[in-house]
Amino acid sequence: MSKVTSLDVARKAGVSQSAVSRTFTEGASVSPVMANKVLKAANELDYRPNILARSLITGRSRIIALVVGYLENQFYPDALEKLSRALKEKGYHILVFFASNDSEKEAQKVVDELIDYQVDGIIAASVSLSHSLADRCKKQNIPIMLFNRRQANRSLSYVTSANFKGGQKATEYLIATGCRRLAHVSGWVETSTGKERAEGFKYALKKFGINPVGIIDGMYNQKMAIKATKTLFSKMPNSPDAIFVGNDHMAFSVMDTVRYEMGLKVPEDVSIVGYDDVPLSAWPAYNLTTVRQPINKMIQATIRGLMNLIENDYAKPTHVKIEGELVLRGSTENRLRQ
Amino acid sequence: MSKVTSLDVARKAGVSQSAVSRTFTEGASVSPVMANKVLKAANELDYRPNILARSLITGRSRIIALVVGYLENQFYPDALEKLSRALKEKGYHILVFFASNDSEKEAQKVVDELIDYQVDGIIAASVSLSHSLADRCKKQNIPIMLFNRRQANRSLSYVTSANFKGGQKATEYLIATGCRRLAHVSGWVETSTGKERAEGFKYALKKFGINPVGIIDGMYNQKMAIKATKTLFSKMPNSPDAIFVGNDHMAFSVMDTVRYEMGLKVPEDVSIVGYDDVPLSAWPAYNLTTVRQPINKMIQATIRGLMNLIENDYAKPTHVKIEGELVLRGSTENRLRQ
DNA sequence: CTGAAAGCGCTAACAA
DNA sequence: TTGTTAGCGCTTTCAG
Repeated sequence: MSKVTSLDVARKAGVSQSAVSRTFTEGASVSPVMANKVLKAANELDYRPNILARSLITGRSRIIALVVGYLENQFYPDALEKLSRALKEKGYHILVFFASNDSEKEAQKVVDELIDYQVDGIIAASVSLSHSLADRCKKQNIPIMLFNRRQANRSLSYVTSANFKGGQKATEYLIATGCRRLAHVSGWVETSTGKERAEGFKYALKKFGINPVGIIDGMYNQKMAIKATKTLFSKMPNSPDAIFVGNDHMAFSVMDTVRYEMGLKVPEDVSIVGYDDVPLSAWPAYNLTTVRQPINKMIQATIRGLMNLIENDYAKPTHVKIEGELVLRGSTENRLRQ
Repeated sequence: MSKVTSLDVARKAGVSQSAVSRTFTEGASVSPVMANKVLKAANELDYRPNILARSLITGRSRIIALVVGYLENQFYPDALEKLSRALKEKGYHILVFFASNDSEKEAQKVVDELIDYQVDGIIAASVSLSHSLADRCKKQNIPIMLFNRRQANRSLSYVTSANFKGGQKATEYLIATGCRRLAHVSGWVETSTGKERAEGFKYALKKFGINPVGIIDGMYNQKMAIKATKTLFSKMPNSPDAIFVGNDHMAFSVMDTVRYEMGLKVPEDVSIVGYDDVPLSAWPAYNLTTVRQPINKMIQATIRGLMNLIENDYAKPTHVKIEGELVLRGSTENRLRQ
């Protein structure tokens, strides 16, 4: 009662096994009569071609690896769901791999596993790949798309939002609403996103001749963001009246800390701006002003780039940077202060 | 430069291809000398056995399908991450499938895809399977574990929390803190979880001779939960002083609505209890009292049950129900009222 | 313990 | 358009 093979169908339909294969192969030539006979037998037996066997010969598994660090930040499940739905339309499915960024040895293992499954492509969501790992994938002919991260290695394709500009926009808006004691709880500055957003922040301040009250690396980690916030408010008279945070996930913690630990009001005492615009940011409890990552466009570009890389052996790497708008909500003043 | 095969390794090591296979096959007999020769050549060529080719002969793809409705409710990304990490230890990886519960035809397609990939097992997270779909999987010899859902069909294995008891506990606690006008925004009552939690609520009320102020199905959907909340507070003098909500995801929306639409205080005016204990519930902005789903134990049981089903052709279905504690937080009074 | 050979389910030449 | 045949990369008898 287990596997039904093309041969079973062929026998039942009284045709050759390759005829069965053809009716299930896109763009193969079969007469309508033949196709009907085969389809009928196939339906009766509930036959479906074995993708894995097919992959052996076509060299395509129709599996895309999604490598991701963790799913706690709502941005990633959201991306995962959207990527998966988009890839399904193209006949691919996502095999999930978790990679902690800390150990090169662990990273090696993840690449081992990727290769084991003969994935057709890799989407690395906010994880970096060392040069040697990228090389291994290239040798195995597995294309890589970096999603929401970029690296010095220009041969790697990536899709990001305009992080520098986003950081700048957020900061200039805070200045425009009258804030003068600005602080930044940055994303991990070892990553492109964290670094560029922080640079945008600094650039805007410099432009207006303002010195930052503090810049602390939150490393995209809530605990560290909480600690950073406490530090910012510990050197009193110079405590911030506005904080730009490296992503929404940390911004929630920053806001909670400002409100429930410091006993301050948002935005009356402190304005807060995040980055990403995850669904949670729009919920009334946080109502967070934030720089939107245009996730749908980013997904589109990622898929397009990846498909290109898969289908075209000599495709050039794609480098896409998409600008996102500043979404104004209740965590900042909506008008100038003075 | 693409695929390195066992034959390449064999030639390089000056041994037979089957020797290579053996050194990479758990429990095959190879001499240490042979193994070393092979491993050396394999390392130099960066060879890894092709799981897909192996699957053809072993009948095992080392792929587990996770079928899930959506990832917006934090409970699911959390479960996905934990399942994935646990399965990795056993040498399996997760291929993700999204299934909207609405159309039987869509569901058929998902099962088609599952079969295409020759998955070794299915974890259906909070999605139901019609009898015919379950049958198709059984015919293909693909075991199924229902995660956080159960069905009338006793031949299906499942792992759930003690939903009836959880609903009862939550409700009795609300009564103990002095609430008398209790309402329930239920989970979708067409699902086992939604129905059983609602029944626990009703049972507790009856036990204390209290009539519910209202019971409205929120269908595990935030928009509907918001609407339900508004309805509950529209028939004034009889508005609730406590709401038990079918899961945390909806409870956040209920709380937001109570606070920001109704202008009421939680817990002073209205107590709220959720279900799940997702990470977000512990964040200060919500600080939600909730019935914990013991997710780690549920995951453990799911994996154990699934592995059993996979490895043992005639394994009996597992039915596991795990009790979870009520986690007291700030959305309810911590002491009796009077 | 090792190598030769068969075959998993499929696609892709190649003839007919 | 169809059937025949030869593998894809691997595991697993079967001899030795």
